[in-house]
Amino acid sequence: MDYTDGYTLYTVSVGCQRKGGTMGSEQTPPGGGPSTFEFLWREGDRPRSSPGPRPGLSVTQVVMTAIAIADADGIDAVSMQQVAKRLQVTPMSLYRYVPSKKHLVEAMFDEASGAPPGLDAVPGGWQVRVEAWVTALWGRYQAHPWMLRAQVSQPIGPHQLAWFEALLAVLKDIGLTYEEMVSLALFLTGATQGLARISTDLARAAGEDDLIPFGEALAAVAHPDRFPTLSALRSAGTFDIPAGAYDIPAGAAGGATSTEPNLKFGLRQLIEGIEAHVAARAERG
Amino acid sequence: MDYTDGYTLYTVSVGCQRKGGTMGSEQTPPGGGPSTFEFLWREGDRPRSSPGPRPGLSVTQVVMTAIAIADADGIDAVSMQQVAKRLQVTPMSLYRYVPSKKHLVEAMFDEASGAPPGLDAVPGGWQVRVEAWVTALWGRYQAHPWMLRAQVSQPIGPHQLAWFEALLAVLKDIGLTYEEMVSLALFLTGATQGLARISTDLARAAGEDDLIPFGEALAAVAHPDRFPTLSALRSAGTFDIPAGAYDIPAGAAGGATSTEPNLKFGLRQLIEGIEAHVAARAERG
DNA sequence: GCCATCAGTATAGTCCATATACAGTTCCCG
DNA sequence: CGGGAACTGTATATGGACTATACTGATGGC
Repeated sequence: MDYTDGYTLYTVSVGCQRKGGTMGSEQTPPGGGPSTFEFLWREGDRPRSSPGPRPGLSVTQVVMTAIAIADADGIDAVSMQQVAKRLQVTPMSLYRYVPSKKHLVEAMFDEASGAPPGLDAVPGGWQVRVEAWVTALWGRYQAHPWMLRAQVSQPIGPHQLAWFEALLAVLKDIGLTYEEMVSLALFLTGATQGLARISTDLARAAGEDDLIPFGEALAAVAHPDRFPTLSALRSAGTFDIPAGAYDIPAGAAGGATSTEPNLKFGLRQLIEGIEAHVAARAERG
Repeated sequence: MDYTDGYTLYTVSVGCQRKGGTMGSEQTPPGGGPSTFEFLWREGDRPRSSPGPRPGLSVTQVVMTAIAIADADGIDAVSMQQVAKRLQVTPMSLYRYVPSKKHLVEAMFDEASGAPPGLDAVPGGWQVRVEAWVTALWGRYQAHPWMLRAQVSQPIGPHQLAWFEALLAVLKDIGLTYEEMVSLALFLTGATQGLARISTDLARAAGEDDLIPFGEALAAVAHPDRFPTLSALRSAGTFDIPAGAYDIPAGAAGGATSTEPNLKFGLRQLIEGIEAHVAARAERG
């Protein structure tokens, strides 16, 4: 169910730009276009054989190009003009495919999320599967760090729901209530994303020149009186960058990225807690 | 150590705008101004009795005004022009106090973080203190939801370090290694922030008109074949909004906000896992 | 062959961040 | 006490962003 369409045009299913300019203005939809949700779930090609010239691009092409720019130069480098330039069209023509930049960014996020890993084949218990899921998500963020800075309003795209589904499926029969399953799934998603964000920030600080590595910053201001614990940890070298632990793999091909140690530790303890929780419940009844 | 200064001017300590226009351009600092770090740790008033008119504003005033705008209308509403308008000055005059909008946003984030809670007074073990810390941080995010969307590059402001210190102090003597302490602290920070982000997104979707509530979105697309678990949960009503669970408290005074159930569940299991971890280690020797 | 439909474009409006130059104010120092 | 250095706030201008609007052609059904 990948969007490998050649001519998927959201305009057909939901309508985008106002038609002729001679029409009254009461035709504008209230929200200024389709909702993000409608756009992300847009479907189907334009019915073959309708009047007018064939479109030269596709939604997917626009989204992919934007992703390529974000991968290379960050989310801030993604502008309608940049995307248009890469596609050799004028900026305005993009609006034939994408209702607004906001919609584009949401589509970028969903598209970059990709398909979740197939976890049925993973040998071992649910614990291993959960870890595999988290690691895979972590990998997506490593491959597309801009995802952690993009402004997305809701996780309701097809790929995002597929990730959610995959995790819930793993958690389904381990002895949790429905509410607990959802809580845990949200927690895991949030924790992975939140920690990924922090980690890439720390990594960027260690690499870019106009930022300052965390340990260095601490050395400058972490006075033992005001920050005793931080001071102690810094003195012990805990914040010295552990040689590549914070590496961001170059390019977008970071498939097999190892889970970052900070994530792994918290995740292990969390899983252990869940194990105890369900074991206790099983015992009680 | 709160920035209640009346005339704190970062220009004194680090220099900001180029001086006269007649000078050569080789004076521009490489990064285009002071680093975020230097700016956040700017200190001290301008030495009393220096030539030139007294400044009419202060850094803190500018930052607070920006925060007020963000609280009211979101981070996107914060522009130099808006801030200037509120302060009844021209946009350019803000640059006497703030090197760039980026710096302003970072300062907003640190300022809005506020001081961490005093945890020494909290009765109970480290578990209770950790929960209190997380709840307090959660409260900050509820009070200033824009913090979850603001682009901050590094957690190195004074307040942010204070929060980090407070958490590490709690974790200091419970039987973890230094590396584990840091991992756990980062994990907790990331998890809280990540889940807060997701939760406010879900809450916003339930409230704003141009967004669609999660349950509704699911109902539209979650076919049992493609999303079996999601479907089942939805049918069971698990995604029906549990009456106010996702409320965002109005205004910025959300001090005593209750921790959101999704967060609490994950946190409890995590803490339990840590307990087991340190207990096992203690037993081994 | 008419014409509704549609793709791509050109233009322009509005907002944004900010570089640059300048006018007016204040205090130090001679 | 007066000149000059330092400093604040402003005016102006540049370049970029998103996108509304109106247009030019191209296409295919009737």
